[in-house]
Amino acid sequence: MLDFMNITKALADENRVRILAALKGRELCVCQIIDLLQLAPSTVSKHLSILRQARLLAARKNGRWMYYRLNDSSSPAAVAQALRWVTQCVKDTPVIQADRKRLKGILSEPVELRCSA
Amino acid sequence: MLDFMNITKALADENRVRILAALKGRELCVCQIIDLLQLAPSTVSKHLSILRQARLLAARKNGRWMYYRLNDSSSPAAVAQALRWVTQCVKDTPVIQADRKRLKGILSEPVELRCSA
DNA sequence: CCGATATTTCGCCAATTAACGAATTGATTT
DNA sequence: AAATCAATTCGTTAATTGGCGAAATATCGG
Repeated sequence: MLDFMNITKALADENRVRILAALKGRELCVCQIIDLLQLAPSTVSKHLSILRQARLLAARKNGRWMYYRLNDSSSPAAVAQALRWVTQCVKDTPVIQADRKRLKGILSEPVELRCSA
Repeated sequence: MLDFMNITKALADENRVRILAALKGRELCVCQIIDLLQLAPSTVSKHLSILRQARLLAARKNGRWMYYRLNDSSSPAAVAQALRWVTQCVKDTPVIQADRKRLKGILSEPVELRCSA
């Protein structure tokens, strides 16, 4: 039950849901997520750590950059189902559509100014 | 998105999840839920109204009693999926198992002392 | 109508949480 | 080694939330 409540609490914040939606099908670096949400780095980092603690996200470090992704495979069933549910439910909402558009811009910025995978 | 966040916020409380699990497959009266959770009536009523606002529950009034049930059919897809996800995830946790046992006692109390459907 | 009972609404308090900036950690570059 | 940069941790503050009891609402039985 504790594990499950960690998931539901993690999902109970709009910015965290936006992070999950943005990570659907790709990996992002923290600075890109900061750019997307327009929140202080420390705030975004906290959100990411909550999502990670809930096992909704997995992370990988590359140099000074941290890349986060949905914990799609090999995750507990509760997690996999939650991710499917969330991403599917919100994908057509205005907020997430706007994020998708904004992300396009972020991802197409010149590599030399950005963390390159 | 607002609708969706209402659902996730509603799910982000253990007592509310316990209510959903207890309502799986049956209808319950508020007084039975109060008895199950051992919380003040006003507290339980607030939880029920949050779950109802999220459309996770439907209600029916019979005399002075209010009966709540999962909003299984004819509910938005996001709701139906949430209910399946939640009830399935928690059904084997100790908390919910204990609730199931306790509910058996509550439901078998003599009808003359209880709200009878 | 009056008192009793079930539920909800309201106002309050304690606990939790989202946000920030400052300080810290870890890794790269010079 | 020092400076730099990405990310995290920490401490604080404002806002939200869960809990309760008291009062209000609604229904029933006498």
